[in-house]
Amino acid sequence: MASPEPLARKARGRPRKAGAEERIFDAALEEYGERGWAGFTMDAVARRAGVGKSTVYLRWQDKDSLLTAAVGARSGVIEDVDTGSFRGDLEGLAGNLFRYLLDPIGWATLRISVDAAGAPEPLGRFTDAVTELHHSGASVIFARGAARGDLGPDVRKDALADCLYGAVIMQTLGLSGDSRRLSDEDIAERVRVLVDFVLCGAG
Amino acid sequence: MASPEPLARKARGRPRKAGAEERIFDAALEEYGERGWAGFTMDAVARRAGVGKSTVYLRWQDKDSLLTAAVGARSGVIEDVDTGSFRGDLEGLAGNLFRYLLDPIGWATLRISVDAAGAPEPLGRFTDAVTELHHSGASVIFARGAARGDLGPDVRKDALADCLYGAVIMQTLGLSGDSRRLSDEDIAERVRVLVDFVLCGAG
Amino acid sequence: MASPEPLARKARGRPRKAGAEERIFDAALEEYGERGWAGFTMDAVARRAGVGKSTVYLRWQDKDSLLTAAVGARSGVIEDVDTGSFRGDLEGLAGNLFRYLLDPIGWATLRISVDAAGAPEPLGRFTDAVTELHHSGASVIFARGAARGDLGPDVRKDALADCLYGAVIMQTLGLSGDSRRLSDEDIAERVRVLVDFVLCGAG
Amino acid sequence: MASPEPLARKARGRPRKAGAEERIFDAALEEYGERGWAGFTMDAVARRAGVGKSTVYLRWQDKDSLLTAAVGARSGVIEDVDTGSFRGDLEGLAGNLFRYLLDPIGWATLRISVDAAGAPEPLGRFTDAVTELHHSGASVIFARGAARGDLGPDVRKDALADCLYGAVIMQTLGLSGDSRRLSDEDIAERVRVLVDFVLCGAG
DNA sequence: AATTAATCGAGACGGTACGTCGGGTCTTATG
DNA sequence: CATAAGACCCGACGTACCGTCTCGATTAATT
Repeated sequence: MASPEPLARKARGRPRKAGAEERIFDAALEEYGERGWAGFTMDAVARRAGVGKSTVYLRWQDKDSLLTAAVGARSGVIEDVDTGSFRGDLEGLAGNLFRYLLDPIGWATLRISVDAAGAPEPLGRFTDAVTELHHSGASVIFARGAARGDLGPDVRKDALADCLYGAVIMQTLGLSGDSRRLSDEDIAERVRVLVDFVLCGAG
Repeated sequence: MASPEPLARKARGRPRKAGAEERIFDAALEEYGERGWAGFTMDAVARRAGVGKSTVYLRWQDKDSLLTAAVGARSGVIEDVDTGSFRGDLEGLAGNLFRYLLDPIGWATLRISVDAAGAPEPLGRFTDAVTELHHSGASVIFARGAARGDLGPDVRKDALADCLYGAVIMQTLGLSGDSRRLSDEDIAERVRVLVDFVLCGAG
Repeated sequence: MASPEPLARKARGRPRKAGAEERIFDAALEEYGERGWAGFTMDAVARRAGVGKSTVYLRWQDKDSLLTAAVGARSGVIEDVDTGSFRGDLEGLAGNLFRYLLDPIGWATLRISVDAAGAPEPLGRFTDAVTELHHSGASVIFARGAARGDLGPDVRKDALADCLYGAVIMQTLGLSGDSRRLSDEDIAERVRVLVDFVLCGAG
Repeated sequence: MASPEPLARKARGRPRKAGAEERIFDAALEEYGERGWAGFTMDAVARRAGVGKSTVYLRWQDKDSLLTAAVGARSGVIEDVDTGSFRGDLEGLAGNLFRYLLDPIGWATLRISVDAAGAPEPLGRFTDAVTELHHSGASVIFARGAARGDLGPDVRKDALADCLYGAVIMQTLGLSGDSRRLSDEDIAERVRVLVDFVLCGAG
């Protein structure tokens, strides 16, 4: 999500082990995927990463921080595709968002955002980061659409983005367990209906 | 959400303490509100409710169940209002949803749904219950709209509901900490834009 | 060493498990005997006693306290025997002290006393308890000796006790590992020489 | 205790830092004095000595070795004084032993011996070293006494030494905390009684 | 002068134990 | 019977220390 790696290295002691960060992230996300938050254990993460617990705690202060960082580091971007038409672009984006949210890591990102938004003190700037993540995909498409003339100047872009993203969230929220394994055709169908709707409205 | 209290109580022994259920719910939600999920403990709930742990476990089998029940019992319903027009009804509903999600308990409902949807084994039937909760409000409005003739027969009602609810979620997701204190005017303005959009679309 | 068990039991909750204290002491002393202080682990003690760690920590605040208590509870008394003569009594007492100190638990008592005497803040009243333990055996013998007329009135009893006990400590201090397995004859011989000396002196 | 410094140093690399050994010993004994064995930490010793941990581990293989070496290096010798009479020599020796054991470092020597004697595998040859230390002082006095004719040929020298040393240990064992600050007069008085006793016995 | 080799400080490493805390169960005495 | 109190077993938490290791920087003796 961001490059935490600073520039210069002046460190005096033994340098931090090279691949540790990556291996710990992998281990954390595997554990999280297999056991969920309740069964997510620092000991297990350290063991699976082949690393001492102190190595983990040297980098992240607690369980929350580690999972947040892991999810932040690994959660993909919702990529936009240039299909040549505004409608096509929207369908592509919504489809990618669907796939993103049906993946445990992507869903975890949402879960953490929801936690963060409700928490007394903001959990890092996680919410902002996720918001940014969501809007960056859409804005590219809007720019392209405007350039092509597919998109009227008075369209409420924010509303469109909120509706499209939100509707996908609503639909994935209604799926749990095995029903979350949607085929590409299912996704395409759902996306088509949604994009239809946001383009035409209920009028 | 549902009537948890069973039917008759012919019990032979000491009757269940009168206000216990309520006091435990209150305690649970206060604890949850103050400390979040991570700091939410059964011990603290029992202590705050002035109740033994066994009394709690006699009624709910575990932490999840208690929190789910508490949230279910206390989370208001997203009420619909009959304003006389379909557009007015939608604005009323969306406004209520806004207020619901900006309240800690309402937000907790969402948080739990998100957890439940992603969990390996479904967390009770919480997901279904929430889905039901969301759709019941909308369906009343649709029925009224259809009766009034405000609503064409070929409108994708599900898409409309998903977009409207989803967009509200997206917007509240972008608010954290103090920015979650929205005035009624703010809400009304956001709602107006949203309803405008879902009624007309981007076409 | 002392009866820690209070008088009445008014306790309201679940009563403390019956044999736990005993089993924990046994486990602690076995672990201590097998692995020494360095290898003495609370986890291992709890496991060996078939008890949760919290059960241990509910009773003793830390490792030191547990070992101290265990040693205090189990370390036998240096018994005195009535042989009919003052010399015989002294030999019996010194022999028992020898056996006591050659036993791992008895030696641990000494080890802890030494720690306690040197510690910044006194380790409980362990030092006093041990002092008391040592003097009680001797005083009985002195009383008996005086009654029999074996013991002149101007004898420095404290000096005698210190010399006898101290000499036995010095001798066991010089033994380590396998050489600590002394036969009864060895002990008797050493004791005879010692008692001879304290009765006659170097004059 | 012994000269740890080897003979010639032709070493090719960077020579060992000059005062390091001394500063580490000081730091070790201060830490040990302040916190006792339980709170005695290699990290703290290194920090206090202003030295890297590797510098410590380059010289001693582990915590035991360091403390043993430090105590061995710093613990004074129980010096004997030639007072002209056997009795006077004994009193001088016992007084010095008293002072030695009331000093934290001297007492640590005893503590380590006690640990060593009870340990499964002997802690270095510490026990032997201490035994040697104790007997060397006495043997000089005995030799002098024999030369002067103060000392009969049939006296059990070992018993005498064991009693004298042992009695002093017993007395210091009974003192903890502030009561360990004995004035020279107190010591002289105690010593007089003890020497009286070992010279005349209880007969 | 360049090379070599030992040591230094700092501090991260994999482990392991600490003492704490919470979950969910169980056992008592008291309603 | 239900309750409150609270001890039970279990296992994870986050911390601290052990003894090892890997750095870059010194510091001589040897080339």
